[in-house]
Amino acid sequence: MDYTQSGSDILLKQPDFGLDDTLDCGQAFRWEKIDKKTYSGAFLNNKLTISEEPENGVFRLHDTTVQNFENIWIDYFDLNTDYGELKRRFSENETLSKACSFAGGIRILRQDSWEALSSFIISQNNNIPRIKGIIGRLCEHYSGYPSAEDMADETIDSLAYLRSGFRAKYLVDAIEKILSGEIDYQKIKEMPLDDARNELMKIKGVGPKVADCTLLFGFYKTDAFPKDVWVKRVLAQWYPNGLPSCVKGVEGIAQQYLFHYIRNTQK
DNA sequence: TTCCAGGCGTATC
DNA sequence: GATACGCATGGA
Repeated sequence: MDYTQSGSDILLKQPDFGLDDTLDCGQAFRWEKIDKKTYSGAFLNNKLTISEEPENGVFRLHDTTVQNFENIWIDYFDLNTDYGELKRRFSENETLSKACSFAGGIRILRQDSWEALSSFIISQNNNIPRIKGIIGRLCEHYSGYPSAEDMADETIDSLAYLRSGFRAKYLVDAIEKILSGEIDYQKIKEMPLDDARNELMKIKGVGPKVADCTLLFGFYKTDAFPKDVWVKRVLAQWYPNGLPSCVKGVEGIAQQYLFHYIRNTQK
């Protein structure tokens, strides 16, 4: 990773990165493609517009400072992790090797815990365009992604405008358990995977899959391996006897390459 | 019209 | 522990 300031922008050189692969692969739901090579989105209340400039071999982070880049975006885009090294590790397995070649620009976004939890509650038995719609209405209503505290007074009825269906009651339960302290992010951060998953599953509407997505994308537990309908197809088709040893400890990162691969090659 | 979507709660055995 | 079924909503 290598970056420089250019006027009011930051220019980033990062070979193992692609905006379509990372920002539109179903791990985060509020990055918006505003033209062919540019996305707009946010981490918490920090907005960002980022463009790919392949002719210069750089990414342009618009209107940001070295300080913001170092304090926020290096971590969010996981720029201190060597994805080239991970892909070399994965390439010893045939299917993973194809998946990494198919979308070599995937990176895991280190998202906010609440945004990941609430987004993946909304995601259950749902499709990605509709998930984006619900989250878009939520953010429009609050002028940004609301915290659990912001949503303290929400009820099933007050959330009706989201048209999130049966998931509204799950959001209300999650808000309650977080505000009461029954669910404690700090404790979850320190727990091993199985304990952390059980802790999150105390929330109604959070089962193994939503919990693992929350732990992978919202707590950066890279050993969490969410099994949705697509990944179950991957396992049945290519890994009937389990995952290869080359993914040990980073199962979740491998999962993201596999998810994107099967979803975009087998409709 | 029916089927499906980054699943889960509940009932039943 | 496994399996069957309903669930809000909207696009294909």
